[in-house]
Amino acid sequence: MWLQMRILTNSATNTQSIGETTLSAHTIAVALPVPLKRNFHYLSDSAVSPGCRVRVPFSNRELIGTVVEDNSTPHSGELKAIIEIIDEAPFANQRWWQLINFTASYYLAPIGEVISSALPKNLRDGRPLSNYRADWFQLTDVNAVAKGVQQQRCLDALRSGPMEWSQLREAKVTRATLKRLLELELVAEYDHLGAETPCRLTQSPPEPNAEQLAAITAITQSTGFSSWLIDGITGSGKTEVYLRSIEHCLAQGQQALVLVPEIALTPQTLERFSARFATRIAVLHSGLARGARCEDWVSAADGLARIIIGTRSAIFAPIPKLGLIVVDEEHDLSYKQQDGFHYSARDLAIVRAKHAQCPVILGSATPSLESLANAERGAYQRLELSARAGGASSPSVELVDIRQASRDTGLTMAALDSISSCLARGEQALVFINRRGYSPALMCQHCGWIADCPACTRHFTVHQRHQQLVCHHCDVVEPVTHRCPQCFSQQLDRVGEGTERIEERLIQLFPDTPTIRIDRDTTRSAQQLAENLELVNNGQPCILVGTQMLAKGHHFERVTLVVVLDIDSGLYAADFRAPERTGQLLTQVMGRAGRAELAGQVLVQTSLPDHPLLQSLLSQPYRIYASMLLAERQRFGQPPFSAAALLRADHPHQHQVDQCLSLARNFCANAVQHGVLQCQGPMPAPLAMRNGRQRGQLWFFASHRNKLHSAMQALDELLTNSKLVGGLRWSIDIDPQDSN
DNA sequence: AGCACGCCGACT
DNA sequence: GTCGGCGTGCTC
Ligand SMILES: [Zn+2]
Ligand SMILES: [Zn+2]
Repeated sequence: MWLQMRILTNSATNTQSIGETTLSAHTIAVALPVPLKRNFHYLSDSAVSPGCRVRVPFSNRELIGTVVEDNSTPHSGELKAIIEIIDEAPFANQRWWQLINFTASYYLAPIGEVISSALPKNLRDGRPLSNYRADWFQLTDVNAVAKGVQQQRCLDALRSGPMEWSQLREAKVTRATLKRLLELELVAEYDHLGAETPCRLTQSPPEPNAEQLAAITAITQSTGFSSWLIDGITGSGKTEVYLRSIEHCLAQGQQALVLVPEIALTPQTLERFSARFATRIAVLHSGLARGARCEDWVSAADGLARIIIGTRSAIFAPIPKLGLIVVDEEHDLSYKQQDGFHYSARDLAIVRAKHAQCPVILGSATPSLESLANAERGAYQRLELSARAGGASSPSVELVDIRQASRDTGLTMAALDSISSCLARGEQALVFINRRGYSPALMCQHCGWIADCPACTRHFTVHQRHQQLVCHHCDVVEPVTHRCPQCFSQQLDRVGEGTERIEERLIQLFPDTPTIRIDRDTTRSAQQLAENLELVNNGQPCILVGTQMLAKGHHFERVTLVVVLDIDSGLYAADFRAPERTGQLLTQVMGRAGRAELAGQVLVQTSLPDHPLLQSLLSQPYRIYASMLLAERQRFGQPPFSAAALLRADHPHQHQVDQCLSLARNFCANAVQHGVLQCQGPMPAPLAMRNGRQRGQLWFFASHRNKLHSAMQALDELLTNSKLVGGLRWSIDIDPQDSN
């Protein structure tokens, strides 16, 4: 009976005519880009290998899916037939699938979603890979003679070996000529896949110092999987270690993957690699044009690109001959995806290197506590680079107590004096304030009313230039009010300082010196950042004002003074990672001062000069500070001494949030009682309301990762299957980096 | 996630 | 009388 049904439904959903012998014989399981953690089964006339994309009907629309299983047995019901097979062969190898499956399971994400975030947009939309492959051509007969000058030029060009179209065009060959030669069969298409892209050094590398040499030797002489933590202060030459390790990797005929923070993928960064290696380098970055991005992605997948440089999502690029992974500035938060499924590209880099049996290098001047702990317990091998390049000494650091000093727009006399003398010496100064906009509040002089964001619990920030009140936590923007809505007074004060105001005041105080502001408002892309920094790189005296954007690994050769205006907010620890983040930020900012041969000076303005964190951070190297923080984490059983997960929920009504989190809390009650799991919460998120939605969270800790994982798997299942109220959003973040 | 179906207010 | 609001429910 059941069998009969199946056959009937098969022929019903099949477009094939009666009498034809080959019915849709193949049942395949397909992963689809929908937030459903199961595969969908379809019928296909011809065999399709797992790993190929297919176009399928899915509840009256069409989706692009990826075959994950052939010859699978469906559970029940009617099966639809696929519309089209897109890939003749799988676009990635088994190792890549291992990574995708691991990611889906570890971060509790549907496989289809993981694949989606791995593919560039156009490939997600079902465009064939061939669109993004260059056509190559070769001679059919080396002794071939052509008729005209045009044709002969083409044949001569090809005599040195196969070429792609762009090269022929450079050799002044026209499309028409090539077409004619193809028709005459004097030239044929050449299958360049499988050919190895040549690669050579274009510059003679600088001699590494003793520490660098030791690091390079250790990494290049290792075999199989190994992980390295390069802990090197700013300017200690981590890059040279990367470059030498890449050189070794390329010499073995393999490909190297380099991950960099979002803001660091600039032409200058790329220059460092292209200046050393003459080979095909793929760049994977969201800022790139879609077509170009696909070309690079495909060239990585084809094994043609020898170096792949990209941001977070580049960790998912197929790289068949992967021989090395570098994660630069490994502590950077942009490696952790904040929306969708919460993966960490840095953590996945370790997993991927393990699969590929190759080395992985994590580099940072301020390594994350996770990585330091891993090094401590021997999982990573630690390489320290302590020498400051050019032999420059560490900067002098001075605390300025703002309670004792008068200030002009947030700047103490000490700061202004230091800036003056810095500029007088012909050097550059950097003013760091981690708050963009003009002022963080707009307040009525008479009644004390403050302009608050209607959609959350924070004040509006004044943006002077655009005459707007902007909420930095929601999407709310309003025009600046000039009258208090409470008492109708027109005396409204802009209280406090942001980058825009500091910039304005510095221009007034130092009219003859250019002041450059670097924050999200002036600098939206890495490209723009590079443009804005052009002037700084010229070396003429100037003042840089900016947010943490300035702290991220940029080289300012002539900055000798760093003034830090608002470190205090980072000292009021809201979550257990705050001291780590503050320490990293301050260390990175201080590292901007005094590179090369110029001595540096750092001035930190604070109202908490005796704060223990500040004291220990400024009196000793970051690594000592970090080990103190680690000891504290250990004492409290916090990560990395336990595994953590965070359940977030939000809804317009608090009650619904509470209900969801309580459900989760009760579900785990048993495990908590048995000591398998620890819960903290439910509690409001640090920003308890955002965009008009109430936000709550529930923390989970476990001493064993696999215990946490199975608990979260079960919780995920529970919440997925619970009929939760509409509009309730929830997510489980494994290894959360940020409680917001 | 989409995109349906499905029942109640203000429009031709 | 219809157009459309978004509340539940399903997708091989
Ligand atoms: Zn007022
Ligand atoms: Zn807001």
